[in-house]
Amino acid sequence: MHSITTIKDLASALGVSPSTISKALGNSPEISLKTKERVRETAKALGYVPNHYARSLKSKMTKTVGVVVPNVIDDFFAKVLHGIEKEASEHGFTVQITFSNDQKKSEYDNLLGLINRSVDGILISFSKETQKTSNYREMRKIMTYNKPIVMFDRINKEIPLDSVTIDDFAGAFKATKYLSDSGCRRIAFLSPLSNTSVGRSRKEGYISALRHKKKNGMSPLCIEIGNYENFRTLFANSMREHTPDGILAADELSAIYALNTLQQIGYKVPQDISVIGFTNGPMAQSSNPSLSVISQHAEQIGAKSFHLLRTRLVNPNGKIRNMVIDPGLILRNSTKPLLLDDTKTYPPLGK
Amino acid sequence: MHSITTIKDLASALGVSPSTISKALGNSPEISLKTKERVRETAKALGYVPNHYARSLKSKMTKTVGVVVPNVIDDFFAKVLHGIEKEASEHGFTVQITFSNDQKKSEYDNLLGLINRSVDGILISFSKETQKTSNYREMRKIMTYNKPIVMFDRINKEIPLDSVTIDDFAGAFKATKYLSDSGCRRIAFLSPLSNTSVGRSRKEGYISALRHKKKNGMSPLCIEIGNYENFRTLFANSMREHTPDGILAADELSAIYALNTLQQIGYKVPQDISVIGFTNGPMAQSSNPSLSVISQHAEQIGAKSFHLLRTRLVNPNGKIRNMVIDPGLILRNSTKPLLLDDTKTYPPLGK
DNA sequence: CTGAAAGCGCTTACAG
DNA sequence: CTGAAAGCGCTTACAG
Repeated sequence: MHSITTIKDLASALGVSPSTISKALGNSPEISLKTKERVRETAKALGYVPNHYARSLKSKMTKTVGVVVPNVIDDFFAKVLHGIEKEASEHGFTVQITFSNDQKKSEYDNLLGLINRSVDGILISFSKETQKTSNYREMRKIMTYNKPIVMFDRINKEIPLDSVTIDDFAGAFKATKYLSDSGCRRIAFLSPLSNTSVGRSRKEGYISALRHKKKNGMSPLCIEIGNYENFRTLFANSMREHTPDGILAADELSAIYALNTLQQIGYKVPQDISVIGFTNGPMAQSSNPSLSVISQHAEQIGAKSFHLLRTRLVNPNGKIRNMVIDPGLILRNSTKPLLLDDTKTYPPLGK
Repeated sequence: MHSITTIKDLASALGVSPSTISKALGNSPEISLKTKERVRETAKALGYVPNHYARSLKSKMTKTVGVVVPNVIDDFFAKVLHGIEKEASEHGFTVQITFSNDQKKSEYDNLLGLINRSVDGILISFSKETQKTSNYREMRKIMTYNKPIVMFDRINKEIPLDSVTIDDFAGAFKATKYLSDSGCRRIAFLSPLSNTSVGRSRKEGYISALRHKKKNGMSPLCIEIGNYENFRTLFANSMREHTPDGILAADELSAIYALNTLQQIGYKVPQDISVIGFTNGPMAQSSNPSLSVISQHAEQIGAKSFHLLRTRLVNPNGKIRNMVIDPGLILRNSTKPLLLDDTKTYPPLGK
């Protein structure tokens, strides 16, 4: 059982000094072509792989970024991670992914762990607990280490860091407006996210869109879901009481639950009631009828976040940037077509 | 902009030697309680975080494991990753996740990258390309570095390494048998995975279950999906030609596609035809009707894989272990109940 | 109880 | 063109 080959091993194998090996491998102009070749050959023969972290001890760059994310099960976060990893690996970076499971303590533990693993920078989307309690003391402590940090999606606007979000307000506004323009008269907002930054923005967008449509004086109808235990009963009652003909659901799961429950209690979708959800995930595509959604461009969020981090790495004192990505409306079969007299244009029918 | 505090900084701040700091922080019995306290205080005050990799340069252990996985978008892999990360973080390990995107080259690149980042061990599920070409030369090269490696799910039985899989054969057998026992007379097998180890085992389980039911002499009917471009036409034709009354689909997506297509061309599920899929993911739960599936216990696969790796770490020369996890059958609404005269028992109805 | 020295694997001025 | 030396942040025998 041989162990890992080091520069020293190569040096003694070739009878030259370690410095020569290092320089040869680094293709330094100081070294003769002949020795370079000899070094490269035996390096290959002995399966030499540089010890990345020994190298970074000197260079102070680990070419590693850390990610703290609530989970990987949600399709949205999975796609963001994919976007991050893709962009990172294209630039020779490796990604250390950690999950907070929406708990503040493990979020902080993960952050500290990443610091002591000397990541070059960190990407974070806050846990529900952190957002609910609105306590960012630990986060500010982490910031004193002066590592570049980029927030994405679940962010806090008061923290002076780069960030990438989608315009949740605009997304909800767009969806609500579409529902209205396609003939819905009473549009309800269904949300299980009332305590997150994201949930609040979506609600505001919804309300604002209703205000905009003053002609019919639609008043907001917000249904908040604490948990899914008794979703069906509560939701069905709410439907019967308020008789909405359009629903904007603030996430993928609640949209699917709404869709299925509505049909089980006798509604036809979209004839009796239209439904739009957030997140263009697998459930939305495979539901019956397929679900119209606001797409969050998750991979793009990941890619842009990494990009911002890299920019910050090369220019630590640049101006803080808060990127906002425009959400898309993907129309499928849970909504009706636009009324004819409307002159606005919308994106073409999604897959 | 202060930079990261080191042991040296603490030493000069307190007027003692670096060795003393290191020992105090490590709670060595050599150091007096008083200095230990002083050290801890100023460490906290200066926000000292140990440089993990500098430490591991000596100890040869990075407490990091690398993971190479085809992707993170599939619910199955997302759940496996969750299982790995959970188990790992409970034991103080950090996880470096890389994606092969089902390409052999990036699989190998990732593997090398992990080696040069000195991970203590590696978890891998092979890319489709590797499994299709059945070329494991690169993998064998990686094995010469003598890092503990555990394969999971998409494995190669000929490679002498620890592994964790579910019993795909048994899963397909169980599902096929259930279809038959619930009255299906012509059961088809639908697969987009024909070239993976996993796809092959499932097909064999299906065929074996049919053989078992010799009384009616059912003959296998395998529908292979190259891609989803023209799925609908091909599948519909196949249905009309062979008129099956039961379908076992080898993965989540094909099951959902089948379910939706069947209903669009006029079949009633499960009255006219039953469908069982593989993977207990979000689509299966949210489909209409909800989909009966073989569950792969993905998180458990992740957890067990990490566990095997850790075992191997403490005992490098232990016997190779190939763990096989028993799949579960989760019955929902895309299948009929068992015929009454059957005496076998099955798990209770899943959510 | 404390400190000086050597070393983990690597890089990089500096000498020759 | 090659090598000896110092140093990245840390640990750990070894002296005192």
